[in-house]
Amino acid sequence: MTQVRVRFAPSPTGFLHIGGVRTALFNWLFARQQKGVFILRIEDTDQSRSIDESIQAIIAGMKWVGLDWDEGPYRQTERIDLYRSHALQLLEKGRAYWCVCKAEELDARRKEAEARGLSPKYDGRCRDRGLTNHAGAVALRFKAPQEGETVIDDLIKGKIVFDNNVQDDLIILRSNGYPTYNFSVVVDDALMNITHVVRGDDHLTNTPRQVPIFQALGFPVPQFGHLPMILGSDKSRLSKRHGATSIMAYKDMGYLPDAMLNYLVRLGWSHGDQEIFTRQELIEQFSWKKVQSSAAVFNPEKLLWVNAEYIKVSPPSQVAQALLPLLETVGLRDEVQAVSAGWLAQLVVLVKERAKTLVEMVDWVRPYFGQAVTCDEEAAEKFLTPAIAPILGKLLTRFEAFPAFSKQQWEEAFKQLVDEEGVKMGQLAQPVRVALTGRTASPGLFDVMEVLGRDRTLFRLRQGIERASRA
RNA sequence: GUCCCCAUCGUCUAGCCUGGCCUAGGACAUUGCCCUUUCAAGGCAGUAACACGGGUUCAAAUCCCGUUGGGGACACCA
Repeated sequence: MTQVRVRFAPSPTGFLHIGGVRTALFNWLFARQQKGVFILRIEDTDQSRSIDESIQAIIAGMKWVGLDWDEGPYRQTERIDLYRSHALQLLEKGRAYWCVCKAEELDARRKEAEARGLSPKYDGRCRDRGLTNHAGAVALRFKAPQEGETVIDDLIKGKIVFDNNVQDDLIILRSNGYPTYNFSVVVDDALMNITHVVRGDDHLTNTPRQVPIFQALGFPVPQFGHLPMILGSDKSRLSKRHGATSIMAYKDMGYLPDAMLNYLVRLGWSHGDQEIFTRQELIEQFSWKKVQSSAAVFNPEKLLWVNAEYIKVSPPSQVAQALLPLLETVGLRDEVQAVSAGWLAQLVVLVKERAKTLVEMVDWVRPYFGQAVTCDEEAAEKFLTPAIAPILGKLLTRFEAFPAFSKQQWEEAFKQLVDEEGVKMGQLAQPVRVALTGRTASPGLFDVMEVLGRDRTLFRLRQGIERASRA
């Protein structure tokens, strides 16, 4: 058995998008499962579009989601000689020819053909000219087979047959000496011994163009697998108008990388009714047979749910770690440094059921930093009233009598007071909640007190009473 | 225009390959109820789908053909 070698080959145009991550993920999963090699290759042969920042963005994105590669990143611009020598090889074999047609002419002819309702295929006028010398800027074309058919057995879609007579003699070397995509991929995939080419559905029709090149060059043809596309809510190709498509945008919105991956893998792959998977489970269970062959609509709501699940079940210390930088950006740097990692994890446990993203969590967690609390005005007006002040005072006295905080004791004392005063639970609980957290919604009161600690609880209660008496 | 891919609840999907267990299962969303000191979380229940038309067969969501619909590709972009 030869070792599995797969690659993820994005072109550096902008950032790493969601579709790219999913393609990378499937490749990565397969590589890890098969104890194979996962390669990162940057397809940057188009000089006018490639920028270094994009490459950095791709790497940063891959690192964030934790898809590690074993080889690369290779850059095609560093391998230009390889493409040229192989292109010339094809010329020598009579499988390629120089084409002197100008780009503008080609463009005009294509437009004309389209207007007449014909195929915009290259008419092959230089095919048999036998130009041996390329004086000036000319391009090299591949002599694509025009008879028979090219059959691929796709890992996901099964057997697909293409008629060769619809294939174009595509340009493999541009007049500027740079290779075109369809040629450089073949050379790279062959030279890098890629065993399985797994990419987006949009490359499906590139396959019958590439297969004959593998053959002409004398390379074995790898297996192909074409992943269905991700669509937006209107079923058109996912793009910016459907919302964020950059993977890093999701980091900023407070998503956990594992949640992203879990959502993305389920978008087009399934294992019975299971929704949540550990990475290990994914690696073990992954199978091409279970990959969907139809396109999937990206659903942000389900992603949100998956993220919430991960926030709930991930180790609190790990969630706290991811939360840290976000806390600092909202101006809690000093406060965060003043507390222990253990307490932070405790805080995460306190609010994890109500935060669907880390960004939401930041908001939930805010009231627990600092000695005093900033009160929501509306909440204070409604609940910190003169009428409740005396009862709050009694509660304070009873709490103060305890030398230390005990959830059970304090709760008992609280309930007893409610009984004695003949008020409803909520009548006392809400004012206390506002006093302690400044808000009308919070986790359970005694859980809040536990995180706050005895001193701060009493301090905030006193402040609340003061405010209530003043009102 | 040509070529290719695809088709189960609003969405992601199970089932399809190896027809009968499917009065089509799960999840998200949604609705109602329960729990409850608030907000969540959780529990229970409900609404909701085999695109259409022909075959094949005792039997079709499952196999075949067609139609329709959706998507993708047809660059000296990747």
